[in-house]
Amino acid sequence: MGKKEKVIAHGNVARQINKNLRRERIFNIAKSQIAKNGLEAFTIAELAQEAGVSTPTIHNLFGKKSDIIKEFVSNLIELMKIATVNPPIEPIENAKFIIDNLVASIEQDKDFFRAALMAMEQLRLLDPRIPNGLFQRARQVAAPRKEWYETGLLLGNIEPGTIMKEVHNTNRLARIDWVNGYIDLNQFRHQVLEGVLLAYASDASPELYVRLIEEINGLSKL
Amino acid sequence: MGKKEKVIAHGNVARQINKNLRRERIFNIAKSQIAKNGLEAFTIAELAQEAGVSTPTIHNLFGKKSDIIKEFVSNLIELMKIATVNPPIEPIENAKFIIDNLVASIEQDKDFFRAALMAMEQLRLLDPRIPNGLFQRARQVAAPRKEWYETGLLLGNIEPGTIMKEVHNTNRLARIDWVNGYIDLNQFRHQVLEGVLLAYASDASPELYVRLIEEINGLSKL
DNA sequence: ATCAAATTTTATGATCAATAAAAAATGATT
DNA sequence: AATCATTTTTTATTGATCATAAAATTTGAT
Repeated sequence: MGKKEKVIAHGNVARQINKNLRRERIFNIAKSQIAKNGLEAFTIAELAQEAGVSTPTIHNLFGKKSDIIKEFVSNLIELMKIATVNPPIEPIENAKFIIDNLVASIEQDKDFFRAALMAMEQLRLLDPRIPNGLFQRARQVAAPRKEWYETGLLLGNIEPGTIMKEVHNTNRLARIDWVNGYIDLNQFRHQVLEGVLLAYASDASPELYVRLIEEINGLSKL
Repeated sequence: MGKKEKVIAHGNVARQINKNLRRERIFNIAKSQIAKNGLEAFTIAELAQEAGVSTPTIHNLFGKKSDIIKEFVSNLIELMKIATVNPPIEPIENAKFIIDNLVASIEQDKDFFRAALMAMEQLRLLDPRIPNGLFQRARQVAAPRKEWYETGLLLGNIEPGTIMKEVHNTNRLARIDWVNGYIDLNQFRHQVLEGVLLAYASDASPELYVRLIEEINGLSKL
């Protein structure tokens, strides 16, 4: 009795390798189609056509349409786990470091990031109301460092949580603008940096304030 | 010769009145369906069913599905033309006045605003790249007043255009969050006000700065 | 009560996601 | 190199949605 043992197929090893190659090739096509025309316009039929296969092949390789979309999200989350960087300590350098790192990551595969971020929004994974969700965690990362208060760079007139929210909001909006194709990555960097520095300026010591003003006005001239 | 004159139908006056009544009734159903479940889930069939008519009736009254969506936008634009208010002159009161006015407008018909704003986003009417588009005009409205510089309330350390962009961005993000159902109207008000006051704080005179801090920290306690 | 015009509905086509069943391709084994 | 069990792809089909043409019904001024 007991369950029937699943017999491993004869040529299964090479088969799986080839399957993954086919799968990856089609996934890249999906990526570029979504990045180009958005999730609305993305259809299984068009993906199949550009890939030179029939629509059931797509279903076989990826499952439902929503499974393809979910796959972008899980790939992105996997990637974000790795990208925990330990940046400089000073506010302006810190801001530049983080945004430059992010932009550099995105630059490596813009289509993927755009498709994945679109997918995240569609699946409502960035809902602030999810208790320990991605939104909440991303917001925490935006908090100003304790050292900035200890060294007097930030005054503490404004609650750190308020600065944190503002920095996070700046990032969110720029992300939305970029995903929608309204701005390019240069403008993305510009928009985030400007917003973050302005937020810091609202609670900066006179010494830091002067440097922030210089940076902010420097951005406007580009 | 010449074109055949179009003969006015016999019972056309009453007919048109009734047609508009039916149309309005169905439009209100569409409004609540879109506001509740989003544009994605909105289908002609469901609208027809809840309205108690067949799908071609919807097409007859409204045209294509995209025409219904466009109608929300044109209604909203019509409404916005009227809502040109002349608010107080002082920055904090000014910010409160504008946001309170806006919230009061939205409150009168939340479903309509949500549906209309969803439609605007879907039709990409808020694209910043459209030269004299809605985005550009809305941004201009967010500019700090000349009087604030003349009376020394704002220092002018930061370019007015930078403050303007920041204020506009704060409004944009809060709008997106509300339309997506992530925040309610109270939180919307809070988020906009906090962002605007923070932006002003980054360029405020010492006198204004103190008052801004008080306001901002007062918001955090709610 | 009549009837021309407007409106709604029945019927139909076109597109897309999804699945079942049939056909083809694959690659380890002999 | 030929075999063949397994996997993969395809053909065929279903169900949902938007959309329109043509037929049937309703409307309201006379």
